[in-house]
Amino acid sequence: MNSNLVYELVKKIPRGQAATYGRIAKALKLPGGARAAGRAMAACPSGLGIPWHRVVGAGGRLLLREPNASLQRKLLESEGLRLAEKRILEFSSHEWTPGKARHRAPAQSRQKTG
DNA sequence: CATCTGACGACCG
DNA sequence: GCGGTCGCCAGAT
Repeated sequence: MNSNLVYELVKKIPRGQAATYGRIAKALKLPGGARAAGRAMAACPSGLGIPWHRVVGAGGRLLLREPNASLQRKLLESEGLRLAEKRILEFSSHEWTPGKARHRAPAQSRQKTG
């Protein structure tokens, strides 16, 4: 069950950051690449505390469609991320990579009281 | 089995 | 920066 690995991985995504489908697929060596990760996310179960909203397309693009599209935006903004109309601003500064996730963020993540 | 579709990514104009 | 297209694989009809 590869999809299960995807859920475990996205759960490791820290708050205020986001990962891409391709990155996840590549990290888990999913066959089919980003598509496989997307397929797994589409079946993303609820109640397991999976921050699915922290998963976006390459370059921080928001690919989801309503109602999730709107929901993801709301959740991401709630985490302090700055969003454009259809993408994450300064994404490369918030782009999280599996394995590189270590004790601190590469850039200033938190901004004061939220 | 054939066909269409999809929470993707990279390339081209 | 935006839209169109091809490549990739799996699921649903």
